[in-house]
Amino acid sequence: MAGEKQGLSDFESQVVDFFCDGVKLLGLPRSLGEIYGILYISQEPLALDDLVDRLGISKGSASQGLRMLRDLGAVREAGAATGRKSYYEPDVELKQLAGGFIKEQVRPHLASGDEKLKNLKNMVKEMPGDARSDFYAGRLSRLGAWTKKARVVLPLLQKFLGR
Amino acid sequence: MAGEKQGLSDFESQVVDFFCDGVKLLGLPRSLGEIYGILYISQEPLALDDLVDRLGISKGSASQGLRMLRDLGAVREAGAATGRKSYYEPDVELKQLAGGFIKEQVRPHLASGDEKLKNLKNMVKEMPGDARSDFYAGRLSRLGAWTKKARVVLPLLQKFLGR
DNA sequence: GGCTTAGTTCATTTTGAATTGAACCTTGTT
DNA sequence: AACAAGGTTCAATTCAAAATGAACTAAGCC
Repeated sequence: MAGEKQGLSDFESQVVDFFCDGVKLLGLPRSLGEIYGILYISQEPLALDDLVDRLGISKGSASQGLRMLRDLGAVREAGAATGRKSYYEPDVELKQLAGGFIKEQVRPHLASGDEKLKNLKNMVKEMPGDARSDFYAGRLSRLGAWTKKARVVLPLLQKFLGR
Repeated sequence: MAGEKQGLSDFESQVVDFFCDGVKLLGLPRSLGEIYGILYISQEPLALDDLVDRLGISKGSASQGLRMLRDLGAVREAGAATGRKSYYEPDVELKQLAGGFIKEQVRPHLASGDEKLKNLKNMVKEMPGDARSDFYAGRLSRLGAWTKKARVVLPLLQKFLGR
């Protein structure tokens, strides 16, 4: 009988479930939702061991998930260290969460997309200038407009979420 | 030697690749990126068989992918039917694409999230009214604010993308 | 120094989503 | 009606992403 959310009340496990859905929508691993969820609904910061015990996940998973959440800025070390053990608490500001996600997940994709697009445009320049290459050029320039729009919208979005 | 993008020029397969990255970011299956990509860069509409031949994917995959893209409003049947075979072309308006994605993928998630949240709030109402339940109520009401913001932002986003 | 506890890393395993392919409809053609 | 071509469905398979867990490093403590 492998442990699965043994340490969670019905209420808590439903909260965790809520966040699991949320991270799935964002394309992030389930464990991030579990970890953030349990931190979100805890009155006190939790240590890595607590996550392992209460969620029934492996130490490796907890460590990696916690790291990812810190990178995203969704979780931070809490207060003064009591001994050498670290305790973690969630950042509950939507603005920060969205900002971290955009910075870590969205922008890198956008950047590599731009790179590829630049490449494609160069390939078209090398082609003989006929109807076909004109068509290609048109489609690529439309793609460029898309990514440009994304660039403009993201800061606006962040600003809006901060209100 | 199983066929893989046999029918694609270097240029075309890089375009397809671009869209594969794109759909990955949105958490959609790779095949959608392949299919949309090849349609996007084709001067003429393509039939299901063309997708199978050029992308080297199975008929089943092509059929399912095409269906999903139609549901998303990213692809439509082109012109008058020549015989009984259908040909498909991409919708290239960012506004439409984003709208379809939001309607089909985002809103359902939001709706089920609201359902769950309502449930959780009821659970808290049943609890004895102490400091703990107050804490829970606070956290849940913050979640409510998040989803409300999402609700407000999505239409704004669509409007912006349509400009 | 030797011991213990906290945390990380990474090769292997698991699991869940995507793809396949064969059977099955449907519609048109002779 | 028999056949063919286009398309769909779904059980079985494949594959990539995530979780595991054992080995490892780092940091106190005696």
